[in-house]
Amino acid sequence: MLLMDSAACSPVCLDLSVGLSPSSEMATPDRPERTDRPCKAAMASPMSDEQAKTTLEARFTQVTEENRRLTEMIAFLYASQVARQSQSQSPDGGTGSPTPGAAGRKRSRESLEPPSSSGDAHAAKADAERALESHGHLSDEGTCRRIKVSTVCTRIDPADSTLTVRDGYQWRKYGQKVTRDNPSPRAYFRCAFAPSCPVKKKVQRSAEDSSVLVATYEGEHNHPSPTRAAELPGGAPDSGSSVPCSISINSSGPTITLDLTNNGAAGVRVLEATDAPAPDLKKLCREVASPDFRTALVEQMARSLTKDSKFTDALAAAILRQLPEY
DNA sequence: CGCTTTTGACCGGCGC
DNA sequence: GCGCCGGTCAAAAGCG
Repeated sequence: MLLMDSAACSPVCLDLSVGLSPSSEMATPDRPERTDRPCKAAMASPMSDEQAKTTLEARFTQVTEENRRLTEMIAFLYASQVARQSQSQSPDGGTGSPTPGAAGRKRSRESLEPPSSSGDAHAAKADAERALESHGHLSDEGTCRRIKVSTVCTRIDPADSTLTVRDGYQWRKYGQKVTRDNPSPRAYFRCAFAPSCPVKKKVQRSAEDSSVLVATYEGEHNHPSPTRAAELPGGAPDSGSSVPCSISINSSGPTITLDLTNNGAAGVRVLEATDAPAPDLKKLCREVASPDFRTALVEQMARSLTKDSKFTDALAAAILRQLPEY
């Protein structure tokens, strides 16, 4: 896949998880003291800080989902940029037609694996994927080329027997199985929006709590969310219904301002990238994926979030809800 | 009538 | 080698 093989550490691996992930960056010992960091956002006016607090609390449950969508959107932007740059090269850009059934039953698994996978690598991959099941997502650069696996837990009406998770994508169900460790059936879905999209989703009720739906996503979409596609590059302005929440980073270089106000949409827009007159997306993506950006982003959000006791209570409750899954 | 969902069969990996 | 199990296929059924 073009996306995965391109350049140094594709932004596909960007992890902007806020607050939930016990990210290693958060515990990095050599990290400068938060209050000393020259982060633009930290110097925002008291007014915007207050706004950010209330907004962040209300929107916290959306952030994890937004994180995933953001990653996908950046991947899409990056892929588009790369595609434009290499337009004169092979127009194929993929592994050919993965039409179901065209290549027999062996097709699916191979098509999702990195092209370089070998026998030994396969075993290692299996181990890594098992580990990922418990971690929820890939966490470092060394796994850039592996299948991204993420788990999303959704609370639903226990009486609702449909295994559907509204995530903005179109899914085609291709199977259902009763698994050994869970009395409720597991449904298998493929992304139905783009025929070439390799993403699969497994949905199953939690064995411990039937009101919790566990959706496991494998792979990454090679297209934007169909419900947000129109809002992508140069698209219509956002709904404007939310309070502005911008995060800036000035990491010894260009200043990038991201708009996180898209109200649950794929939601981050680059408002400005000073010192970068032309919107060089590749450079921008690299900047966004940089450790400095991630650190500053986490710090900025953590600073705002942790000031609010109501938020920390809600966070603790949210974490507790996740625990039975692990 | 075409698309989607259901469901039993099949396949391959893995442990014993 | 055998059986178990998760994942996938594909024909049939359902639905708009």
